[in-house]
Amino acid sequence: MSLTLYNTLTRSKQPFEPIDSERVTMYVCGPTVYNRVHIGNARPAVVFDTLYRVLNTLYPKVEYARNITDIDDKIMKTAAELGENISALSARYAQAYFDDMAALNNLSPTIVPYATQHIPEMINMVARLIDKGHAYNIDNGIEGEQGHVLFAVQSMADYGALSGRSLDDMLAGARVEVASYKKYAGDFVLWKPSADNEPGWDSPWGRGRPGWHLECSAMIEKHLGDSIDIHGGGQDLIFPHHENEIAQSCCAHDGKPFANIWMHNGFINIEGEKMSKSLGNFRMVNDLLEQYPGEVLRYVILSAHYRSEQNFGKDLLDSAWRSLDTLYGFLRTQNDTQAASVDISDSDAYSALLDDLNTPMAISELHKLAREMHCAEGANLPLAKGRLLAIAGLMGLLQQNPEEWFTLSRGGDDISAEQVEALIAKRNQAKADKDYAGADVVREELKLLGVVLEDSREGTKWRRG
RNA sequence: GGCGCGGUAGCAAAGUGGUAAUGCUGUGGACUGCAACUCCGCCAUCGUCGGUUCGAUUCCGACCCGCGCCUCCA
Repeated sequence: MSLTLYNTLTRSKQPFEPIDSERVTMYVCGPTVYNRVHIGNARPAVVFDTLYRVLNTLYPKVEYARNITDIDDKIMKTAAELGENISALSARYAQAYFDDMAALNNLSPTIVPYATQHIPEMINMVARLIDKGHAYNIDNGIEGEQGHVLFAVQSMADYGALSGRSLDDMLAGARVEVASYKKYAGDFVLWKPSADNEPGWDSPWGRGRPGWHLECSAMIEKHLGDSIDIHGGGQDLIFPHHENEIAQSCCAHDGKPFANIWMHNGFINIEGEKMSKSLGNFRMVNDLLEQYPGEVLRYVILSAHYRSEQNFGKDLLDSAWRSLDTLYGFLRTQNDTQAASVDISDSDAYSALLDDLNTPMAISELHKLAREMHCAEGANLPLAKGRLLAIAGLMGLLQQNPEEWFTLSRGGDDISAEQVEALIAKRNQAKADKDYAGADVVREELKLLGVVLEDSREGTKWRRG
């Protein structure tokens, strides 16, 4: 029973062997907090949260860090537009991010480092990189150039290993104008000067702020160590962000390996198109949460393999909701059954998760387990329920009370539970009187209010649907 | 131009060298006063063309189609 993960670095699946099995380390790139996050930001959070849960079944201690980038030009721009204090703005959106992620049943990472709280560590790393000849600062007194510190990519032999590019290739397709002060076109910024009206910190190279890639390297070094087990993020971060992180960290540590396994989740598209400003098709998590339970979003994300592209759309969300209704429906009939604690290590679902986080397979097994529970009798019932909930729990699914699940608001103006119960009582009286027409009128009335009735031997259950 | 990914039922999505999980939808039936839920059944030959093989959706090659990245977008 061992974990296998796909490593972007080697472009193959490989057995996971932690550097220190007493302390497994994982770092995932978090959001830049200048806006509410969209569903694409939620994917890595859900995927790596699931991996975190799985790792916790295998190792006694897992250190999972997910950063908050709270200093960035986009934040500065937004703050200026809104006339809001930068730190207030970033704090507001960081909290919004936490709220959104919690709504998707993501556990809190063990460490949530903020970029602005690690400026000394970043400056220290830049200084070391300069000392070791991997970086240089621009000290020519020219306005707009003075105060930059750049990483010299040519100083690193295997720069480009993660993204599989040679330096020549990178420059051949470059779409961006090269700043003239760079010694080499591919060099990237470690530290940049701040104008008086911009946020900045004093440094040996003048008042300025860190480049984007630097914060992750510095925070990983501080909280997780020079070498970590797993580094994750979206596929788009492979180049340049992760490539540059590797450059910074490896060179600061004299060539020590940085992350053993690099994992990258695929993109989420909307109705077949990439989310983009020009298309105006961003789907913000908090907007979706007004129409769908967070668990539906999570189920959708987990219903595709994390490395593949996923196409978000209304059909998918509705379908996921129906699927969860079925699963919760089974659990609802066993609400009085006490789930037994069980060993899931030999289950197909667990094996699927260990196989590079094959969540679609695991969800498939989840449905089989639900059906097994549905068919189980006697002493097998608590065991079957235990298995179902344990596997589901590894994916952050099916953890709420089924009764509450079915009475969750599904958007629109909801009739209160008391009113529903009153109408059900009225209908049951009509049924008792053999006034089926009258009973159907009530049921139809409820249906129009978004409430579906289910008669059973134990009485009438209802759900919003 | 460089690097990389993908094309499986109406939709979504796994998977395997020996004729394809699972969910949603649709559909036939059972159950039900009627429904709903649930249960039983049905609905694909895996982009195209070749090759390797006893046998390929799964390996190799070509082609067609779609997509991503190439300096700050998860």
